[in-house]
Amino acid sequence: MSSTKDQITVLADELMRSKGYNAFSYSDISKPMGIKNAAVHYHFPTKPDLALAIVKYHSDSFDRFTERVNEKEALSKIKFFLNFYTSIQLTGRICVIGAFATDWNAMNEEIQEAMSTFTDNVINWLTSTLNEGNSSRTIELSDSAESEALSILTNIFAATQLSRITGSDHFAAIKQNILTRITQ
Amino acid sequence: MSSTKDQITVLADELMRSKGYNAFSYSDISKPMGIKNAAVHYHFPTKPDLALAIVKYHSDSFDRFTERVNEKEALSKIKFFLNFYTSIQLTGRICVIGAFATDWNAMNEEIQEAMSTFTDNVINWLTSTLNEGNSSRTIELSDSAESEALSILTNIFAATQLSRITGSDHFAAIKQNILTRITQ
DNA sequence: TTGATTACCTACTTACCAGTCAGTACCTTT
DNA sequence: AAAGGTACTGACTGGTAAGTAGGTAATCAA
Repeated sequence: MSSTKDQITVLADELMRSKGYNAFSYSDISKPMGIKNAAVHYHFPTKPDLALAIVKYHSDSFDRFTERVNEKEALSKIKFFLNFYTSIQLTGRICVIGAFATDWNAMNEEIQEAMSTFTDNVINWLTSTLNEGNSSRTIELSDSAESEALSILTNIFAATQLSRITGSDHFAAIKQNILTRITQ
Repeated sequence: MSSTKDQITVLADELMRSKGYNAFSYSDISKPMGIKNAAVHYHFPTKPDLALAIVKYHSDSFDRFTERVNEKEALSKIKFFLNFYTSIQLTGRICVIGAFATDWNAMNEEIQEAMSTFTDNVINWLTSTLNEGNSSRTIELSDSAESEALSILTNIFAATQLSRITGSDHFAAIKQNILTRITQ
């Protein structure tokens, strides 16, 4: 029993990550929900307001994710993180980071700042998780934890994009390559 | 002294990779060129025709690139490949692969096939170049050449996207991480 | 009970977008 | 000199996009 506003946010996020920001309209939201365009504008006056809500939605989701896996072992945390991307790939979507990066120059400063903060949070979590695993000897690092974090993040979010073009086998190969690299 | 058609293609490619396919219009091409919208439609009747021309433009560029570095040593080839992405990053653009992946569901089958072929060509070139370097002992592989190729490709094209959000330092770190990984 | 607030709908405006078509100036070929 | 192709322009259309003004029914708080 989620509110209309929440439903709009979820649907907008789905559209954003399957068609792209400039490829969906208020009608793509109002029609399947059985409401009018004006109702969407009531909750999100402008499209940038909608985009900002999508970023906040992902920020909150990520916070809940890190909370949920907090007590787990570092390598297990990384595996959960990668599995999250597997579900993105299976549903034919791409990662928010890639979606916003493509449309970056169409976004206002407020959205860009929110996305920067969110992305920094993801990188910081990955970095500290890798350090954690390195200390407990379940993860092997051959470069700085931050460099490895950046490498893993770009691998997995680009894998969701690449697999759209060349097929899901490549997603699986990239995911496996990451795990091989950090466990040797 | 390049033809109007070529100029349109180059400009469309720039727009596609800085704003995204659905964020630019025929006016964004005709206005700065000092011609009319109808002139652009004369050369490229529909927008998908333009998108196809962009893919072909990159296919041809890549063929010329592989030709140009053909006689070089494998590791040197990889470095030239990575430096190409540095120039993409410096001009604030993103890689075609990422740009088309985001707008994938807005593309028709013909464009998708052309992009698939192009991307496969890039992956195959990377794979055989890595194998070549491994044979001549200038490149170290810790996984199959194809897996490493996929990893490098996703790293570098996503780096152009990520650096839009978090800054160019991350691009440099990812690029360095790739080189460290394959030379140890 | 009244007055404000919430969550919409109806109906509209403005603006732009892709795409078309008739016409034209200028070559080139026959 | 006539005919045909190339590379456009001018003027337009139909459609859709984001966004808004004004109204209404239901709920809630004083």
